[in-house]
Amino acid sequence: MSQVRVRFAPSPTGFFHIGSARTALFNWLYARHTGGVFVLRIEDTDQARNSEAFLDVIYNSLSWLGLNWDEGPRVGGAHGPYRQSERGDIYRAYLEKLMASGRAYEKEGAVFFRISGEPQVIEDGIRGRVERTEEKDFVIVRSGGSPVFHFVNVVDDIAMGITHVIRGEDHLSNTSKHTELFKAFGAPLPVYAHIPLILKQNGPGKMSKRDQGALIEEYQRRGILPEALVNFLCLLGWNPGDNREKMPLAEIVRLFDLPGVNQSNARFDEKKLAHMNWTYLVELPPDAYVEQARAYFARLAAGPAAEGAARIDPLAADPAYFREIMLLGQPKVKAIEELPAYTAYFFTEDFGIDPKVREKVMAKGDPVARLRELIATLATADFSSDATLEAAVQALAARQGLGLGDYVHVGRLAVSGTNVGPSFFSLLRVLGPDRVRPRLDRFLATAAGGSI
RNA sequence: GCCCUCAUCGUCUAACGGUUAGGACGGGGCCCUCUCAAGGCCCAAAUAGGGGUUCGAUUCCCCUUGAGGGCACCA
Repeated sequence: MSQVRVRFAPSPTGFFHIGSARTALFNWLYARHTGGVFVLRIEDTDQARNSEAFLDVIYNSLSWLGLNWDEGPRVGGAHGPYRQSERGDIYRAYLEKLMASGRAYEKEGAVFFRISGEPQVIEDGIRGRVERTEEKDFVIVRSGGSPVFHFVNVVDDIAMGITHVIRGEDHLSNTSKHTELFKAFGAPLPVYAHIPLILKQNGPGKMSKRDQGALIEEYQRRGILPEALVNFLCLLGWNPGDNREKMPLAEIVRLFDLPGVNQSNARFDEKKLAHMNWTYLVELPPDAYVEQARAYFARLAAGPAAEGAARIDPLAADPAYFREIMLLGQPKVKAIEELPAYTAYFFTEDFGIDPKVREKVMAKGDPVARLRELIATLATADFSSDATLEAAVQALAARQGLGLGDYVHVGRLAVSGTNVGPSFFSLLRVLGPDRVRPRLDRFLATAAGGSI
């Protein structure tokens, strides 16, 4: 049997849609699974919307997702050029064949394809037998001379030797036009496989580019890991058959096949993606995690300054300090984009005290007294490790016959202004005595109403 | 309006005609705990409806309903 050749054929619109990403992914998976060839072809016959910048969106998104192409722009191949805007000669030659055989005719300046009107039957790799009859002739070349999608799509699939057409279900009804053309050229039909669509999270209809979560560059910007997004996308319409979800891509490549693809549309679930992303995030090696964080803060700094949230620049801090803080966040935070809020008080003395937390903490026992004792203890404590700090505070609590929480709660509030964060002792150690002591003193001054 | 496709918990899904209909996300509860996460244990939650076929339908067939897509000199 000859080698599988699949293609992903986006048109450069300036956006890379999550549905396109999954179509590209399924094509890529099938190519890798079968040892076939993954072709990238740019469908830019609509000259109105076309620019190098738009092409870069496609290349960058595919590269970010790790979907490398074997033939196409930038890598070349034996079936080029791979941009339809550069394939005019090929289309003209194919058009002549149709004119010569009487299957194409000119009318009012446009060229129409003469359909056979026969029922068009395909054996869809996912849906099985699908039959549809095309009812009227359709335009294949506009009166302006530019060829139309259905025509160039089929011509290129023939010329590029595409064996399997894996595309969205929104093309299922177009397929009768395409098979009419294949037959008119005397070319064998490819295997079609129409994958289900991704529906928008809320409301009716398929996901469109204006919907929440539709754009790949948005995930990139938010610090979602591409491995996680790819894993998630694989599970939208496909599964390994056992109950596994988080899987190495190599394993998915090994198991992926067309008959295993679902037939029903899937609703996009941002929460499940967030969870998948988190499972990848916590497993990241420290260096990689810190790099993700660094890149995120860099994008944040480059972007428009958020109202109020500005002023803090963690990247200006000592890199070793930055690193320690981010690693404190890694097991705690669900997403990279939560890091700025989670770590803000490490990088500024101008952090606010959460009034609700303050009210809660100050209402129980005698927090001012506890704070004074904590200050006294930390004045001489060894800040070199979490363990030494914890031992010191444990000893204090034991001496007073109190629980650790009596000191930790008020202490945490004083040094961070909140009740959310890493272990109190990690907090103390990383902040260090030079930040911790003044913060405790400052908080005591306000908490004691100035009467120290 | 015409044509095509689809239909299991709220969501993603598993169950070669025979299962107490399974898992995951989300939700709820309990435990653990220096906060928040995490973790452990537990709970609620589905075969759209109606007809067939069959000893037996989530599974096969038909109808209804619902959902989605296509009917361009867009791709």
